[in-house]
Order: sequence, then C-alpha cells, then structure tokens
Amino acid sequence: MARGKVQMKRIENPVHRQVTFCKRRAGLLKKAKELSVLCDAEIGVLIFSAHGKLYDLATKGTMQGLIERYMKSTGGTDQLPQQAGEQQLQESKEETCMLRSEIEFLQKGLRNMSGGGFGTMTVDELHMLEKHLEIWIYQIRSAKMDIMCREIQSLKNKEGILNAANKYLHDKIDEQHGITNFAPFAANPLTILNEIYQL
Amino acid sequence: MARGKVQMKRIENPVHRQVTFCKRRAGLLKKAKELSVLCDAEIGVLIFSAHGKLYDLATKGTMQGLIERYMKSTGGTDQLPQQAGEQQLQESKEETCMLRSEIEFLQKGLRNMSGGGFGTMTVDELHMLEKHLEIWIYQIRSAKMDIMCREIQSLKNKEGILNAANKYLHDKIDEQHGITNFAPFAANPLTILNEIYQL
DNA sequence: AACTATTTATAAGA
DNA sequence: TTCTTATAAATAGTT
Repeated sequence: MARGKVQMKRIENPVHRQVTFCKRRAGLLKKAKELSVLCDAEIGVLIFSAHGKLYDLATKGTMQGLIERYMKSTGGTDQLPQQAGEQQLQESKEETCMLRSEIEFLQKGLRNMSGGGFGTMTVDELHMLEKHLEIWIYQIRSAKMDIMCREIQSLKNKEGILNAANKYLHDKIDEQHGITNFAPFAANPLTILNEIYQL
Repeated sequence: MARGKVQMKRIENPVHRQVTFCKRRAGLLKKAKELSVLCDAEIGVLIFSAHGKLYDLATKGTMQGLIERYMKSTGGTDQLPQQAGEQQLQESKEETCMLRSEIEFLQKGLRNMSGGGFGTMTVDELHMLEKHLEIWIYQIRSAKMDIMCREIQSLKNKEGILNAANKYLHDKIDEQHGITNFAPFAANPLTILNEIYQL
C-alpha cells in the first residue's frame, strides 16, 4: 500500500512474503483490538502461517470462551450433557477448561510484560488483564463458598440424624430401665453428650 | 483516521459507534482476506457485536476446521471419548489441582515482576494490577471464610461426639440385653442410623 | 450512502 | 529484524 500497488495474489518471493506476513499480521491484530475497543465488540482472530504456526488474539476473554460462544451462536452440537452421573465429570471438565484458559491468559500477560516492558502492552490490554483477574477472583470465591455451604448442609443433616438416633436409643433404654429397674440414667441426650465428651 | 484522530476508547455516541462498527468490521475482514491470500495463511475471524450478533470469516476452509486446528495446536482437551467415568473424573480432578497450582505460580510470577527488576514498568496500571491481587488475597482470607471453616470444624466435632454417644448408648443396651434377653437389637450404629433415617 | 481531508498502514529500500 | 519514507488504503466527520 505504499511505494507501489500490490497485486492481490500470493507473494512468490519468500522473503517478501515473510516480511509482509509479519507486518500485515501485526496490522490485522491491531485493527481487531481497535474495533473491539471502539465498538465494544468481542473479537477473536486465528492465524495459521503457511508453515502452520499459530498466532491468535481474543479480546474480552479467552479464545475458548469465544469458540464456545460461536458454537452456541451457530447452533453448535458439542455440548450434550449425558446424565446425572456424568454431570460431576462435566463440571470438573469445565473447571479444567476454565483454568486452562486462565493459565493461557496469564502466560500471555507474563510474556507481554517480560518481552519489552509495558511498551508492548497497551493500556487496554492491561485493563483487560485486570478485569480478567477480577472475574477469576469472583469465580474462585464462589466455588469455594459453594463447596463449603454444601459441606455445612451435609454435616447439619448428619447431626440431625445422629440426634434422632440418640433419642431413639435413649428411649429404648428408658423402656428397658422401667422393666429392669437399673440405676437412674441421664435424663436427656445433652447430658449423655457431656458424659461422653469428658471421657 | 481521517478528519481527526480517534481516541482508543469506546465510542459513546451509539450512532457513531454503529457506523464505525460497520466500516471497521468490513475493513478488518478485508485485511484478513488479503493477508490470507498474499501470505498463504489460514485465517479465521470471529466478531460478536455488542448486541451479540455474530460476523465471521474463515479463509481456506470452514470455521469448524479452523477451530479444530486451533484445538490441536493448543493441546485442546475437548474430544475425550466418554468412557470409564470414575477414572476420568479422578484424572480431571487431579488436573484441576495441578492447574490451580500453576495459576498460583503464574500469579506469583506476575507479582514478582512487578516487585523489581523491570525498570521499564513504571506505569500506574501495574499498581492497579498489584492492588487487585492484594485484594484477592484479602478476600480469600476474609472473615466469612474463617467463620465457615469454624462452623465446619464445630459440626465435625459434634458429629464425633454424637457418634460416641451413640456407641455408648448402644453398648448400654447390649449390656441390658444380655441380662433381660430382649429381642435382638441392631448390631452397629450405622444400622441404627439407617433405621432412624427411614422413619 | 457518498464524499474528502486526514490519519494509518505498509511496500520497498537501507 | 528494524527504520525510514513515499504512497496506497482506511476511515472520521460531514453532507
């Protein structure tokens, strides 16, 4: 686009082609980022060089997320949850996938920072990284909360059952006590608990 | 890029934003096609507008094919044949754990880099990043978590005590049973629990 | 949508 | 690769 128009066909000279690939690839990714920022769009770009090397960009999230959104948007057929038993596996897989994406993202962040200081990372990218960490934090906290809540509920249930068992056994003993007239027994479960607890 | 420089931030005026989206979207897709042709690359572009509408482009094949290639290229884990559920779950859990550790490590890396040795990183964004990590750490160790942990511990203790009480009462009954020769009684606490639970 | 005045991107050269 | 620079393209604001 300068110093001569370019023909829209494969550049035959390998050196020229490689140089142009570098330059235009950078240009394309820049344009994608700009469009995303200016117009609040979520954009993903995948570039495989002729030699098979991958260059990619995902604005507002991860490529994984973007691909999933694409699948949904085009009536994807990838996400058929099997059955109740498989649900846990599904969840675990999803978490793994999410974590994988997080790692990818953080690695990119590290690379950018170590590469050439912040010159290579735009303010917007930093902002995105920041946002991403926020989301990540929220998700981890939610997950932990969820697990702990479930554990608490489960333990409370157990407590109820054990208390019932206790009462049941105690009644049995009272019953037998009335017949055999043994020594007086603790009047309520709590007393029994204290008795046991101090052993 | 004409008649005035543009700020790299979201265009607030909805009309301007929509117009720019149209123009730049077309430009981006054109650039992608050109790069693909000139340099013999396989390129995919996914654009979701702010309203969620999808615009996409795949050169040299389908988006599906491109996504599959991307998955392979990044060591994707989407294509596990549904078998041996338990084992897979276990593996998945282990992987989750491993990935968690890696994230922690990467996070440390980010923090260390911000600590020192990178004189070029003097921008405010870094401080913000750090701040967020500190906030995260604080939140993870928040009072809510502590309270929940304590509650769990307390409930676990209660469970132990109740179990002991149960056993104690059961022994008492066994003892009396030996003397009065009543009807046979449940052999272990678990059986009793089941008995009660089903009432 | 069309029209430009400008800004960007970039091909070629170094 | 990277820089420079002349020029082609893209596009912001306007009509």
